[in-house]
Amino acid sequence: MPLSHKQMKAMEQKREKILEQAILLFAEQGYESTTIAKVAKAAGVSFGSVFTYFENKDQLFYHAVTEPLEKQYREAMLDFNPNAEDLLTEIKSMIDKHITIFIEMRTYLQLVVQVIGQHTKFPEPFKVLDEFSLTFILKLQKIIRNGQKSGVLEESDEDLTATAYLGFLLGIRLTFTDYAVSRVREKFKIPAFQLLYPKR
Amino acid sequence: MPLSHKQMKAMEQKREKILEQAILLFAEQGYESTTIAKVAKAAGVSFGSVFTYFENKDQLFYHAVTEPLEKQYREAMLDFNPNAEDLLTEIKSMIDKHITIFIEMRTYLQLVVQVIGQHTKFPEPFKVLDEFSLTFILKLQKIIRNGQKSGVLEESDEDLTATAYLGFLLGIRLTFTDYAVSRVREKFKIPAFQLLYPKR
Amino acid sequence: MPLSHKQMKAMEQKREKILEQAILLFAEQGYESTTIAKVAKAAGVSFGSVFTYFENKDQLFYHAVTEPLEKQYREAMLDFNPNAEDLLTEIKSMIDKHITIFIEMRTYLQLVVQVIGQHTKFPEPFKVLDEFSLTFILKLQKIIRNGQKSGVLEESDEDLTATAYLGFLLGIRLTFTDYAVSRVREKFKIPAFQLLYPKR
Amino acid sequence: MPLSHKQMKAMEQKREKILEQAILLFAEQGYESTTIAKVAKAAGVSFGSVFTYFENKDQLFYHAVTEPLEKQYREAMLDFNPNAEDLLTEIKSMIDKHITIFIEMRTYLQLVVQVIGQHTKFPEPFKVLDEFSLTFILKLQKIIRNGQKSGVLEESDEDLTATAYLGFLLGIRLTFTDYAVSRVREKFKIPAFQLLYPKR
DNA sequence: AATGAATGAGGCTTCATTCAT
DNA sequence: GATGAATGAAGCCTCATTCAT
Repeated sequence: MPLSHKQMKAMEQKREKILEQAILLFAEQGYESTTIAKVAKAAGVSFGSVFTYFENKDQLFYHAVTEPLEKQYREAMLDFNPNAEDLLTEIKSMIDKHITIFIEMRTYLQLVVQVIGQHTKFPEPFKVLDEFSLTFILKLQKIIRNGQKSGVLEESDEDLTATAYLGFLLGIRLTFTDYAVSRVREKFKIPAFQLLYPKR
Repeated sequence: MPLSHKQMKAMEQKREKILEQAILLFAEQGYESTTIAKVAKAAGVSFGSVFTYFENKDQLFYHAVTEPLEKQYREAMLDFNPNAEDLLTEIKSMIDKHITIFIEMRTYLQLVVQVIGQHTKFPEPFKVLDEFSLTFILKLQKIIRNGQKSGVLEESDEDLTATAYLGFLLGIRLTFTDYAVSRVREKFKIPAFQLLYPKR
Repeated sequence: MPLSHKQMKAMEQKREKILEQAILLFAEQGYESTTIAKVAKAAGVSFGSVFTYFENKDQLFYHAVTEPLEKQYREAMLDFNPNAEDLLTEIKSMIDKHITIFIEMRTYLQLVVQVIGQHTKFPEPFKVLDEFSLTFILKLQKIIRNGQKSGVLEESDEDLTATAYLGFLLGIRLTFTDYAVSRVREKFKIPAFQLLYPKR
Repeated sequence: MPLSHKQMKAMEQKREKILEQAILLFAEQGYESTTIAKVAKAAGVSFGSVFTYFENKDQLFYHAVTEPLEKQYREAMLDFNPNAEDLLTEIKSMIDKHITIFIEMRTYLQLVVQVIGQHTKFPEPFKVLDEFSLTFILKLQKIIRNGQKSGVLEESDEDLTATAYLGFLLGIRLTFTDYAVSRVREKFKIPAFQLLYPKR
């Protein structure tokens, strides 16, 4: 007898709840200090249930890293058009989005930083992040090049500039405590823009 | 019987060896995955000796985070003069140093990133890093302000600019794998300089 | 509503399939390493169904041990006539049957060996085997005694001889790997016969 | 500082105590049902200490199976001379020893039976037992052949006869409960001898 | 000071059994 | 009757810390 629609829905929600709490705990306490028991408790789920939805702790971590990227951030981060008519507006709008996303991603970014910082320990999740970063940078390069051609940006090495831009986005997460970040969120658009060598 | 000078020296070296390997392992494998046994083995020292020189694992980590800062990086990072005559040259030289230091700090930075990323887990080491970051940014602000006054830099919010500059330094560590970083080390001076709004 | 004949049949077959795979797995992997999930999968049956047909794992094991005995081996092992006219032929035919059965019982014997070897762990199944062994030995004693009386066998302690004969049957299962056993199956009739002290 | 002789001795004894209890428990309760905690308790040792002396449960089992063989049984089982002057006496003395050993080995044999019965689960220990069995059978064949040449034994296939003899030794362990075995120990020499086809 | 054995708490994982659908 | 999700007890193993030598 297959599961009813209702049951499927309930399971989906349970899985979501577990993953959500796992992301939170992994981000705040790190991989090792986050125990399955803590995740289960935080998600209001029995200990064994975590293993119903995720093969083991490694897999839980993997999904905690990759699912938010695939379900939310990938699309949002790549939501800009390198061939837009009005490139200046497009670039400014892009920066606006990126800063907003990175501010919102606070918790998730702590996870990302762990994976990148210790990529030998987390090869599988790292691979996914690394591939996304390549995709992101390539698209960034395109809009930068087009911006330069259309006279909106000064000349610069587009590979370097794109990389610097991404590095900056990741880096600001590490300079401030949570409170401060939100206080200055608006302001960070300015240096981000500056990094792209705008024409004055 | 007091220890001879020779003995003191030998102990000093033993402690140094342990700390060195601890930094390496903490950086690469993280706090939890680094066991005392691994550190002892890597340092070529007996298991029990680690506890002779460091009270416990927490303390070992604390010293792994703080001693390199105090003994090497603090001075080097702050080695620039906000009141120099030729501010353009001073700023360029400062950027040169900072980039060089950050490239060399590779391993240590992985430690820093861990502490900042999970500062609730590591409150003591974080406090030290946070205080240094404040000191650093304050001195940065000063040179930026003076640069602006002397017409070397365009006008900008110096707090924001200094923070962006530090964020950028931290961030580039996260964008590249080790190989790539050293390949492009020279280039990163350019966007770092750009972040300070140089006058053209 | 009573179940139709067809349904009854289907259930009977399902039970049979489960038991069959359980015997195989218990024999090869032992009691603890055989999980209900493995049995269900091997039998092509849902996890829960195993519990529909067998109260719990203990019961499943019990039936795995006892049903083959009752349904196949008991009758075959006891299929000889201590009062036959031609006792020499009867004994030789009996040995032939026993060797053949023990070769065929390969898998099942692994189960038996487990139960006997750790009878404190499996008291219920052991009891059944023990009782059968008594029955078997008593009937063996009878044919041996009659063989001696009719001058076909030399004199010997019939209790000891019967026990030695059974021990031999069980033991040869343990001396050879599976391949070798089948290779020499014919030959084992000879020492088995010798154990009964044939008159020359 | 190396360990003192006294300490070494104490450790040796501790290891022995653990192994001794492990053999007992593995034999009686089987591999899975024997927990490290039980072994530790039975040996009067802390849980963690078991892991000081044995890498893991698998290794503990391996040593439980192989060490008694190497330290006691191998030599005793092979202690007969195929080239003795008086072969009849040598063979009878050999049988006497073998039966005595097998009676004494009671507990250990339960272990052996487990390993042979489920050799796919215990490949490493099985290999050791299998190799010993080959050595044993080869030496047995030699004494049987010499017995036949010197007219002490009737002609027979010496490979088959040697195998049957070993099978018998293993098998009698499975026919009786512990009490009964010791009661009839003397008697079992008779069928064992009979299996070698003595000349009358 | 140096060594490494002893300890046991705590984490991951497995799995028999229950039970709602 | 059939299914498989839910549960938590129990096992193996790791490892920080203690301490005797």
